[in-house]
Amino acid sequence: MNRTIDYYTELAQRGLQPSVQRVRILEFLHANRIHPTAEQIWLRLSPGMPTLSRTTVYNTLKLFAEAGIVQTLVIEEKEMRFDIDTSHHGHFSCDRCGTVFDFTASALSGAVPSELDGFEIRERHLYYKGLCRECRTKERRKG
Amino acid sequence: MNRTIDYYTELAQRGLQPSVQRVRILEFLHANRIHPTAEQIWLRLSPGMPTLSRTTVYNTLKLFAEAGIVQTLVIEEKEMRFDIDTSHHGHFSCDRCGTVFDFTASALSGAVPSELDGFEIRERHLYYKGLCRECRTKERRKG
DNA sequence: TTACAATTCTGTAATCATTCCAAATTGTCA
DNA sequence: TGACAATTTGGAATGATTACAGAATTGTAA
Repeated sequence: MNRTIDYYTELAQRGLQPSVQRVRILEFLHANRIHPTAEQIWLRLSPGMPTLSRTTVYNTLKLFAEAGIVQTLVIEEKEMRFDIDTSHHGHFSCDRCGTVFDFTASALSGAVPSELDGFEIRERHLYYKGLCRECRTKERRKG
Repeated sequence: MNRTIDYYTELAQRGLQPSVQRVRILEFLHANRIHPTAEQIWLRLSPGMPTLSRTTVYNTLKLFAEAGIVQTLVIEEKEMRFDIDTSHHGHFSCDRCGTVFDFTASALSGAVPSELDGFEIRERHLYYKGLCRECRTKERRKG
């Protein structure tokens, strides 16, 4: 199975020109389900593509978001994260290590409250914040 | 009823020194339930307090958040919003006019999925995005 | 293949919310 | 009042993201 071809055609099917940069970024998102930031993607790809520009990563991610290939996560202030899994699910962000975890969230698929009658809902997000299991243990050891 | 005194004591009770700046900012948050940004607060208060510094607004809001007086909302990229209502409720952000609406969200009070067993949950947020009623109507008129 | 147009990419400069920091001010309490 | 601590101020720094204009690449048609 040639994954590069897979992503190449995935882009073509969405009407996006499958440039080398776009394929690589899409490939990275599929292979690294860590809800990466643009910077993280750039850091990991640039060693193998020395001319890759940060701007290209940003542009490509915006393009992917508009095409519905990724969903954008605004959990922490400052940096935006990107999730190749566009299905309805919740996100837990650890305040200590920064890792973002997925969890199932039926609430996101349910009915919309009547207070929002007449509203057009385009995105639904459920975010939790706190300490992940590992960091919680570490915190306890310290104090 | 003297509101200034109310907020003065509210701060004192939380162990925060009730400086003029802090009381005014707290007062503003109670009177203007618009989930304002730090900049909005500064813009509205500075005419009456010419020496008020943006930094003070930021510092005070951080202080309030740590004291549990406000909750911080990270809905849009870039700017953070502050909500004096710390009860569990959802937020709808209009992509067009930027207004943030409240809605009741029982999902935020329910059980935590077993995937997060062992996690310490400090915050829960439910965010919807799209077009509010008014902006939806306007969009339709245009085409 | 060649040539031209359109698209994409690149890298630097700008933007803008937020934070840093050191000096000035204000508050507290003996 | 005096002295120390807490708070405020404003200008400089930070850092993610965007703007922009030129360079490179790709697509198309002869």
